[in-house]
Amino acid sequence: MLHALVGTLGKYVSLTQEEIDVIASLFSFRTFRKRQYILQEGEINRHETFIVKGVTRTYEVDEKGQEHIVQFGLEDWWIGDLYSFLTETPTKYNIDCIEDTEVFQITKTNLEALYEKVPKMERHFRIIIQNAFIASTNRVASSLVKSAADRYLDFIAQYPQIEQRVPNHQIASYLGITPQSLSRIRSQVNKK
Amino acid sequence: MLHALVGTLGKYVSLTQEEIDVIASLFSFRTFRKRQYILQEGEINRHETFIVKGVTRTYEVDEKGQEHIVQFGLEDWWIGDLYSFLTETPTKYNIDCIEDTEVFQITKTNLEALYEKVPKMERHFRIIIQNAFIASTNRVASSLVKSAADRYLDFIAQYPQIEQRVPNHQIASYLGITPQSLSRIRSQVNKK
DNA sequence: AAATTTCATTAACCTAGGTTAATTTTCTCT
DNA sequence: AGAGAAAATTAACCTAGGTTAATGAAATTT
Repeated sequence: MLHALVGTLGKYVSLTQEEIDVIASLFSFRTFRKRQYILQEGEINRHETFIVKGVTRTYEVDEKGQEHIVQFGLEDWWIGDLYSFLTETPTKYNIDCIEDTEVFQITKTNLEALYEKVPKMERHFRIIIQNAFIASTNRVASSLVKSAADRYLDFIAQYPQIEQRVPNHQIASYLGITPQSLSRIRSQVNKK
Repeated sequence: MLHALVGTLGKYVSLTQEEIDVIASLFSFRTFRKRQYILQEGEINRHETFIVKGVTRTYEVDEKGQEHIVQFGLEDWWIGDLYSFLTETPTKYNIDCIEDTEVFQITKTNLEALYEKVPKMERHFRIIIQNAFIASTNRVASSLVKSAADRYLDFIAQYPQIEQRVPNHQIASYLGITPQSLSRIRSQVNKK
């Protein structure tokens, strides 16, 4: 379990045994059941969460009660509402598990301690966030430029693992369309 | 000029005079005219750019030749295609100036040198990117959840300075709608 | 200041994707 | 294995926003 975390934390910077011990002391391990919430709207997101095993979804509920998936989470990904975590204000997102999920979590205090004790983690997290920002920028650009059908094809090309493990109506939600529209798009794609 | 840069670089971390001198030695100052490109599609983005004065737009051109604005840039903001900058691959974006614009720029080599010589800059840029990522996540969420009219109202509430300085058809492009639709939305908003 | 280009607005018509509803297929739980 | 719930599909109809086109108002350029 721990080696999945350490392997990823050591991806952009190399770590000594002492540093690994510090890391082990500052994170906690948790398991969640399928359907279980990791975070609910209105709570303050007290942990950033690293997925060891499982699949999660982060979604917003609009005034009509409809769910809109903002992000999926898979093995080795970080999830959590960074804004709520950093500002200690209530989140507007919900995060729950699509499969049984195992995670490591770190609090804000412990993350700050980690930056103090292992300064190179500052670099690690800068790079993690940089990559997340680039992915998010690309998603904005593609929502401006591309049709729903193209976004669907891009999605299955980019995240084939997710397509296998997540029901279609949740992929539709991620793409910003209805399940009916996705079904229509899929049947048109299959014709060709 | 330099104090605008240093003021911002010192926003999240405090700086000594030596550190300020290092910063001054690693950045270069440039001016661009209105309409002038800072970056063009196909180039490698060799600099991250800090705006001292002026307004910029970052946009993608689709296969039909239509422009889609991904980001505006204003005083004290960082612009540039981070992906192209970091991976040294050709960018798909164009950046040009909506007004005459003054900037500080830093190359990848010099940014790495800055991280070596002033390690606390690693923290500064982590926070900058963190904020940009949060803004981008919110933009994804609002494009999934909100109507064009609501996105327009959010935009003018959040960036009143941009609304003053940027023509409407470019705001329409940023919102992902046509100038005609924006005009229709604006006339409906004014009725109420 | 005249000419030209760029921008904003309005209107008629069109289309991608939404809505509602019914049917079938696939999960999930006992 | 069988009942009930959740998910996927299809079809008829609807709507937000796109497209095309025309007109006038502002900016720029000469």
